[in-house]
Amino acid sequence: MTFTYQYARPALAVDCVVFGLDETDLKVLLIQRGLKPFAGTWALPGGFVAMNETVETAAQRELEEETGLKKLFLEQLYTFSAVNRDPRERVVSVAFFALVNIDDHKVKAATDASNAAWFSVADTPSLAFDHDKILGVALERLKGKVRYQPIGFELLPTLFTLSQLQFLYETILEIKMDKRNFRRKILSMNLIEETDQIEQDVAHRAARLYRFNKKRYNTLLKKGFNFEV
Amino acid sequence: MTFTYQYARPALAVDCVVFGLDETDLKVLLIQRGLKPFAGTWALPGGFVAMNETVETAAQRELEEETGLKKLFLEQLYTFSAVNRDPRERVVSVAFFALVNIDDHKVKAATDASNAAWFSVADTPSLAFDHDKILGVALERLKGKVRYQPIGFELLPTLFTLSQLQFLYETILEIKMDKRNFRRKILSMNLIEETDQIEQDVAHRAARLYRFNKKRYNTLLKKGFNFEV
DNA sequence: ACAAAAGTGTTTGTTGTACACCCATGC
DNA sequence: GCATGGGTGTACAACAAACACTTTTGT
Repeated sequence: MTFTYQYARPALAVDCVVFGLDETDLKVLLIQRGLKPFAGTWALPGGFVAMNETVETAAQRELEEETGLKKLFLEQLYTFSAVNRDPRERVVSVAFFALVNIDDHKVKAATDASNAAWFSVADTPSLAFDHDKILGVALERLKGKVRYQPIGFELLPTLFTLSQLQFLYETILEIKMDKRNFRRKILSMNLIEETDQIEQDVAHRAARLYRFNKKRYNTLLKKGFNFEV
Repeated sequence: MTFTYQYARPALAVDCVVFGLDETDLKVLLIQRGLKPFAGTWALPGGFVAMNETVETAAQRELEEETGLKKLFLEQLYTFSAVNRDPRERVVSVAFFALVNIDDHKVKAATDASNAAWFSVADTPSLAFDHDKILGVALERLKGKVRYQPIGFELLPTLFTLSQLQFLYETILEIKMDKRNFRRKILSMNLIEETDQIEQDVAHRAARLYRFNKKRYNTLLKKGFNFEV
């Protein structure tokens, strides 16, 4: 079966930049291409948009198919439409960026047989198509956004310590922050709430665990509150 | 001539939200549709993307064709892909938002024979397709962005008074600002420079004219400067 | 001389920044 | 008992907010 149109149409695809954070740095999820073009090269997960789905749905579906990731924070990033970005034919791609808690979404390591792996963003291989560029735009967006919207929590487990949260900002923004000032500021927003639990299995004093209060954030938003770290 | 593909493809279009500012309020540029569907209804200027152009190029081309506007500040906004957003067939549209100095770009008034006109954003008619939604997203983006990036100047003539600049922020953000504080803050950034010219033909004391120094802005950016009004 | 908008400083409160030590726990 | 990170307060500087009158110009 084929489809015929009066005017030429670009193919429409989606690509996803999935960020995760581990104990050492910011990671991005890549897949190794099995098919031409760029067979064997690492690339962003993605694929073509079907006729009965939005680009958002397509992005979610592709991510799940290629990496098993489900129900994650996914946001439209930018649409890339350079005429020759795909050597086969004209493909316009809507890029998304996603944040996940890396522990909840372990994929197989780069060294095994699988073709999906987390790479440190500071140390990614050269990617297929214009994916290096897409990754660059995503990183910029993440840096710009994490400071003014409480999206960083998507990278952490439900319960987290204040040190983990500070590490998150220090890693993404590539700056050092003062521990006391950071705590004072973040707690004064009343967006994260103390739990009665503490860290387990650490070789030093266990830190208190906190949780992000999304309900409260929505309430404050309506009153004109501005998140800022 | 026709074009045949192995898989179905959505058509790809662009739509532009063009903002202008006059003495009274924020305006948006609309065109009245001549063809079905929605013949006679007001809509955002836009059209289909050709195979040899990026979506950015297409947006610029369509704007020039439909409204005569050239060389303006144009930025990708969002890609709209709801399955039924166009009643004819599946069309995915990449929306742009643009800022122009309305005096340099007079289009014919809504009342005459022409089919392009400026409407107050506070008082737009119901638009074709999902264009009401696109306009809403564009407004949000404008409000969010104008405060942290010096894009407001695109809405003003090259030479402007501080009162005009203040009026711009007050109008877009829908807030009142203190004249003395506003002046102090904006001048302390060293981004706008005094000229030796003053307003002409006003029935009161003429205000000094200023100009935005883009070069200086780029220099400051590199040093890690943050614009904020 | 009056109407209209331009232009100008000071005070007070709020927020950000810099900085160092004791505490609790596991080994 | 020591190594490791957890947790805490204060002083000073910078910035934001509130506020009213004089000046200039055209009619």
